[in-house]
Amino acid sequence: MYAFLIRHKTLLLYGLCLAVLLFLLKWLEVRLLLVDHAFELYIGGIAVLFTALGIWLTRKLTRPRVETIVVEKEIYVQKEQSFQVNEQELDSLGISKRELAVLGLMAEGLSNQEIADRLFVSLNTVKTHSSNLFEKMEVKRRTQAVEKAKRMNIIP
Amino acid sequence: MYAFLIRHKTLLLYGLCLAVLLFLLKWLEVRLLLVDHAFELYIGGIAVLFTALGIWLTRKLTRPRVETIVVEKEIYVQKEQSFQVNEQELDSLGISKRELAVLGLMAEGLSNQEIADRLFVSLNTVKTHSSNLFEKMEVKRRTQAVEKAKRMNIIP
DNA sequence: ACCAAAATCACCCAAAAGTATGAGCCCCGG
DNA sequence: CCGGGGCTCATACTTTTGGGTGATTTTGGT
Repeated sequence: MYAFLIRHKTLLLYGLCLAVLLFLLKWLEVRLLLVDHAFELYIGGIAVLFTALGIWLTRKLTRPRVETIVVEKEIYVQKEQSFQVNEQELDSLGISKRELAVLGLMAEGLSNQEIADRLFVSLNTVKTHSSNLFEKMEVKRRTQAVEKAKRMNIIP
Repeated sequence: MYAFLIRHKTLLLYGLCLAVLLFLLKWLEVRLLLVDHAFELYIGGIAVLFTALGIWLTRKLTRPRVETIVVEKEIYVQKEQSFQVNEQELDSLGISKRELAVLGLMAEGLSNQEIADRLFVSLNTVKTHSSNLFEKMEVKRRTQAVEKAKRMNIIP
């Protein structure tokens, strides 16, 4: 009910104005019929009044055109340096967990003995894993393994 | 004169319409005064007519109101990551041209002999450069040298 | 329970990497 | 001219890496 009133506010206002004007017409109609030459003035006044009313009504009813302008703003961001293991390559090469661990430490520059100490296994174990790793990666030496692994995103 | 007519075209048109309507008023005035209850219809018609005229005139005379809304759209652009040698570190370590060349090939996974072949020098020469390089970089083995060099942006 | 894969370990041996020492040549600056 | 730095090369030796072979244990799936 209230929303209806708000929504059609202008129309109601027009209706009210019209009612008032019509009342004036009625009232002036009776009085001016008794006076000579007043008729033309009466009619002229009506014409002007209702023209003004039409103008006013139009201004109220018409909506402003909305024009949206999109401005693109480029923001430069630093490339995120976060490493993500290429699981696909890992799987396809068939590298085991332990082999990958050895590879990672190799890339850090540790010697075989240092890797063994780090992983709590013997030097022989590290050599075995290395050997198996090189075979799977089809490389001949650790520097090749590391270079290839980085290229393939297996290690960071 | 012609420009004046163009410019005030709408106004002139309104004036013409007004003249026509007033003539109609005059003419209808004579005829409708002789008929009972026709007076109200006459006046009502005038009201409606001039309201319409006002509306029409407004549409012609006034510019349409335009509301401009500016929307900023953010676009994220990644920065190009191209390798650049860290000359400062290079200088401070005192690594020679040849030593750097050996380091680069080392990082590519080449053996000493392969590096020698690539640079057209003997295996002994490569060993000498390596030895000097490790001393300057304070590392014990090639994997360490490569890891450190990449970290320091000496090699890509 | 059985089986295959992964992990661990040992031993032997060759190849590669790394160290130490020494030398010659060239270029450049004092 | 001399000295220092860089480049090249050799030799001898040591250490580390990597390949081969074999074995045992552990783990996970059927």
